[in-house]
Amino acid sequence: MLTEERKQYILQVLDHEGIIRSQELMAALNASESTIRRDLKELEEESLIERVHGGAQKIGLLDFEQNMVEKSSENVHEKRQIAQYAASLIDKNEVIYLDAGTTTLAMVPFLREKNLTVVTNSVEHASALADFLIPTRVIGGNIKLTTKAILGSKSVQELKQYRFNKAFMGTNAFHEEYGYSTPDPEEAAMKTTAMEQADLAFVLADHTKCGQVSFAKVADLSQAAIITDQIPAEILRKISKKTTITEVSK
Amino acid sequence: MLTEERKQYILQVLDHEGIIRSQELMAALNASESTIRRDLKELEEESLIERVHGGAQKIGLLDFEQNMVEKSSENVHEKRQIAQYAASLIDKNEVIYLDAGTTTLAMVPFLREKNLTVVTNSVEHASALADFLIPTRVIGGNIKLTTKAILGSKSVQELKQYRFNKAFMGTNAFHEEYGYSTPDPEEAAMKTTAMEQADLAFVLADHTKCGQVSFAKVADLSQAAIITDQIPAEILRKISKKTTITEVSK
DNA sequence: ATGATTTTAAATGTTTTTGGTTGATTTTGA
DNA sequence: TCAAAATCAACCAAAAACATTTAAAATCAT
Repeated sequence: MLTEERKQYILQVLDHEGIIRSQELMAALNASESTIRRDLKELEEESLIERVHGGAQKIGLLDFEQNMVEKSSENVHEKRQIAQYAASLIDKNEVIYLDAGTTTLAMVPFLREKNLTVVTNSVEHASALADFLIPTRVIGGNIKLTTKAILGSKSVQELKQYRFNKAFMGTNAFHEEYGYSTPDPEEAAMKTTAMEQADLAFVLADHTKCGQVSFAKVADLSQAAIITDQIPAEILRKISKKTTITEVSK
Repeated sequence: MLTEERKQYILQVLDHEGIIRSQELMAALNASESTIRRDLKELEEESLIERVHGGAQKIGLLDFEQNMVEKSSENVHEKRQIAQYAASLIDKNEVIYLDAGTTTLAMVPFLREKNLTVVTNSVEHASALADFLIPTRVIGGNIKLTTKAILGSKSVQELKQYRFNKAFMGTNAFHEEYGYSTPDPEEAAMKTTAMEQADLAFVLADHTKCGQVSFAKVADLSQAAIITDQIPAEILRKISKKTTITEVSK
């Protein structure tokens, strides 16, 4: 791994996440403590980052308000945990589908050095993937203005031309009886197709999505493995044994 | 393998991937370590690439802050003027194509209230258009990592299924004899097709692009109207009367 | 064909990068 | 507050990458 590659990765992570600890960088970049430390030192000397005890942060990241609000309103930590675990399931040289959504977006920094091709229907994901220099293909179609997801019948049609090793999906709701669902039927159609075109489908969902039902059905629970942080035991019992569930926080 | 061939290859790779190791180049080009190193050295002396320990990278791939400086030092004002004039040419309810590039990006804020449908091959433009709540369609295809433009034969194919009222193109170079050109052949193919699919094509180019020639030809000058800030009078005389030129600063 | 020039590959020693070790410093939790 | 744990800074030796030289091979001009 080239020094400049590492530095660029660090800058990108900081740009996307704001703060990072050295330990995480060591793991993500397969580099020794000294190496990471040296990189951080040099980046600091170029005043591209700000070093803090245990890691580094974006320069001028002292807007407590904005960050604290942002971070605490959403369960960022759980999402990152889920994302990291999901990324660990990916093998080298695979072609994966990355669905729109914040949890799948958190997977991006963990996708390096796997020689992947990533296909996505999210403009935001595509941009982040490019930032991390990961070869990426965007599905064509109409942009949903609120989420910047790419949807529509032509997009579904394009998806059907591809085949993925693994698909990583977000969801708004999953329910033991009604399966995965989402408010927008167009979005649901897209998700359904992507899952069909993958050898293995994974749904990333934090506990707030558990037991919920939304307007448009995407698939039955059994059609994907669930990766989540925690599920109430009584719901866990109700879910058919055919569905694989991983709780990353345990 | 000719020296120039190797250099072209190296530049292409860097343009798409951003960074490359010497070892990879040795393998890809069947050349010895010294040869690759010499190529890199010469390319660096021409300041076409930036050499780093272990390989080379695209110039300025790392300098966020320099990028910011560059953005502000560059002729933003001219670009915005050009963009605003270009946007004023658009009628209500049209379908327009927006090419990748900084000048066309500057058009986005002027596109509201026109009831347009915008088609683009740029992830960045798509995101900005969505922010401005402008109905947008993205072309599908591979993302060029350094510019986030969407390219490739499938993208060209998709473009051919559409028809635009107007197409607004960026360019790296235009020349009275050699027409419009750009460094990346894939990008050129995309531009050529987009212009063919539009009833009217406009090329937005500030004066720095005037009289320049780049690697891959996009089209003849006569195939689009030029919108620019200023053109030297003697070049203006050389350009055929068939080409419409608008100088917005006057 | 011949000699001049360019391009290439191998060999040399030098510099840079890297991961581990040391002891000092800071943070954490009782 | 104190002690354990984590992090840090400084140093060292091995490995990787570098610049330079040299000679062979290919290309070019005459």
